[in-house]
Amino acid sequence: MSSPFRFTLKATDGSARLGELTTPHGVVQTPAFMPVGTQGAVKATRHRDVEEAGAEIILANTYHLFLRPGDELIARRGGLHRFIGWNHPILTDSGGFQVFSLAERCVVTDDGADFRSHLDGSRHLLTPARAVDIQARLGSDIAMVLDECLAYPATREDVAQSMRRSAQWAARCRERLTQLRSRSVDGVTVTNPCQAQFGIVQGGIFQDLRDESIGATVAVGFEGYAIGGLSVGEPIDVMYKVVADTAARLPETQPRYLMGTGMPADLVECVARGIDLFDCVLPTRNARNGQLFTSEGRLNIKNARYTEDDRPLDPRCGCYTCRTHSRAYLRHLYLAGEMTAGALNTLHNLSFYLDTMRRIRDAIAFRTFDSFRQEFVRSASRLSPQDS
RNA sequence: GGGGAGGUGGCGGAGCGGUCAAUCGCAGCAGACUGUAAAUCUGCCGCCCUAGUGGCUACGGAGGUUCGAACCCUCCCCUCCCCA
Repeated sequence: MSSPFRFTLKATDGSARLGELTTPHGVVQTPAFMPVGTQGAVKATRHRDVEEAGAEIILANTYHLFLRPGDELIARRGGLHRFIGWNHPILTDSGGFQVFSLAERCVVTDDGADFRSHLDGSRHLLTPARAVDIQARLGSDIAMVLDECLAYPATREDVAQSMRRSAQWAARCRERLTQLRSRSVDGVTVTNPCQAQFGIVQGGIFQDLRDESIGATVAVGFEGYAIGGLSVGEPIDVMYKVVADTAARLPETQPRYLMGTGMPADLVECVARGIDLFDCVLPTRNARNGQLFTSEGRLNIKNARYTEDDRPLDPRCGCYTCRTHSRAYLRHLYLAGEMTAGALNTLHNLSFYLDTMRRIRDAIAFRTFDSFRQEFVRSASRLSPQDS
């Protein structure tokens, strides 16, 4: 079967790459940012707004959808795309991050992650094969292998052991997907026969361990490679260094996905180091918590200084929120606890992130990425936009 | 007119002799958030300052009892409820 999954490099500018990711549910221009829709919804928004903001792909989560409403229920409804009504590409995370974020309810062994559900306390063993099966039922366009994400700081020994376990899990995940593709497994509905699978490089901040992880993961052979285990508390310059050195050693012809990053300036900096795909909860979570990203820096709509500010969040933004509403009104909505505040703020932050990605792609295409990067990092890193 | 309840920091509302500048909630002020158990969490929140086991003024008002009162007593002022 010829896979409709394909990655095409269209141009480069330094280490920055302009590409195109073709999936069963559409094409994604890269570098791309994937809004996080853990439970099959980008929180506080409708898909319409996510599309309008410019998203071409979203992320959903294996662990959450497995627990509720259940991957088999979703498979019976024709898969995740049909169930949630999003007809564009979807990447599903494997639940690996929950090994990290729900660590106190999870015991990791070489077999997999033994979770106690955060919903009802029930126990579930998430094995590499199980993570693959669940994602096969969901039918996402890109499935991630199960991995273990450690907190920072971690000892070299712990990171090495964890990385090797993740590498073994990656091999098992690939093996399972191969079985599913050859239809040699009963009882698993493969909703999307052309689902791609990405491996995940671990190794913390130890480059030799990263190198070992790259070797093992690339040897298995995936449609794309992710860098995991970063943006977990390490210093930003360390993160940049690991990204640069790791991305440089990954196969040039395949997409590179930096998991869980980051602030707007981080996106630009990591594109500069060879990353093609990003996801992060910051634009959506911070929007719900009143922090907005603008071309002039971060803005906290709760601050009293915006009480009578008639300007839009960002005068250079063309999103519905900025076209229609003032900071004064958005502050009022937020303080009044209106749900609309979360929706409008999320639309803006996603628009800002996705517009940033668009500008990044343009800059690479015009080979002006480096000057774009310098200018962007200077303005976006401010804590608050200048007054009047 | 008769009977009853009560007046505490912006609001609501604890406290009923010392450890009370006073629990808590709301409101207010600021901060955090990075493959989402998060429309969440944290700090501050009488006044002053060199921001502290610091100073000052405080629990309707005025007196009093006591080593010590938001808490007990007396009087006054003011609310609310029930019956006429």
